[in-house]
Amino acid sequence: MKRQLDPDILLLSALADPVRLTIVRQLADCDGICACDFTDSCDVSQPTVSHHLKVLREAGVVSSERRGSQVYYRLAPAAIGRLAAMARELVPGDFIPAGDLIPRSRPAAPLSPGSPAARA
Amino acid sequence: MKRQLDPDILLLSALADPVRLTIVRQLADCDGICACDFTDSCDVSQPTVSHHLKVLREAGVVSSERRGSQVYYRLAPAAIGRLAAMARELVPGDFIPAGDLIPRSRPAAPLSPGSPAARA
DNA sequence: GCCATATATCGATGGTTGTCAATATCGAAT
DNA sequence: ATTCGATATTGACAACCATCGATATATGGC
Repeated sequence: MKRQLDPDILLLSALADPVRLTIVRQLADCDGICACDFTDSCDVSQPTVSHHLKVLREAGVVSSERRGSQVYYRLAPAAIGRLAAMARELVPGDFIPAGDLIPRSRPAAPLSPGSPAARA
Repeated sequence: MKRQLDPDILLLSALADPVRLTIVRQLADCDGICACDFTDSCDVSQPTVSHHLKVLREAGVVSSERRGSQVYYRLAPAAIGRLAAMARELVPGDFIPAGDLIPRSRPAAPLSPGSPAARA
């Protein structure tokens, strides 16, 4: 495999590991977890956890913040958003331009049927 | 890395490759593409394409169907649905990240893994 | 049957990755 | 400053993976 410079591939690769997906899922539940907690929950050594956190950081999946002697990690919302966007773009025959997107919380006017029915 | 028996890891791993993601994205545009077309579009040899198609098939990302002497591939909706569900599960409940947008016509899709919206 | 086309499998190989032990660095408190 | 707990880095090693050439299998037409 050549160098992974495609951000999407980088994102998917970062998530495609049991330890890293476990970490990311823990971060989704409560935000702000210190690295030492992962050493407990994951069944690998401390250097391995540190390595995986680095992979996630460089893929833009998590962000880190020092607080005293320990480092707290949290999910990067943009990365999850990008993952959701990728899934959306892969829905057959139902590509949705960015202009037709609204934030999840907003009630949204119930008109404007954007996409034609996906055919099989 | 140990054996990949987790279906989610299998799915993410299948997508985390430049050639395979290219294939999948082509399948999202038009459904039913014969394998020979990928040999042209992807910049790898025919055995390599066949290998990648096998990986995608075993991960449940695509389904294949023989038509005469050639084999047609199409996206498996359930796999894309699962990807979308994973993205949804990773969104922290508290706030709405800037990138996390949903289409106007699809208000907070429930966990249904298949189903492209077939509205009347 | 024979040949051509399309796809899959096999075997080998170079590169990548996950893992750990050992060590280094950083921050806080004594 | 020294010591301690937490995190990161290094170096090494085994397992995995993407890739190819060669070959096998399948399908259709002759």
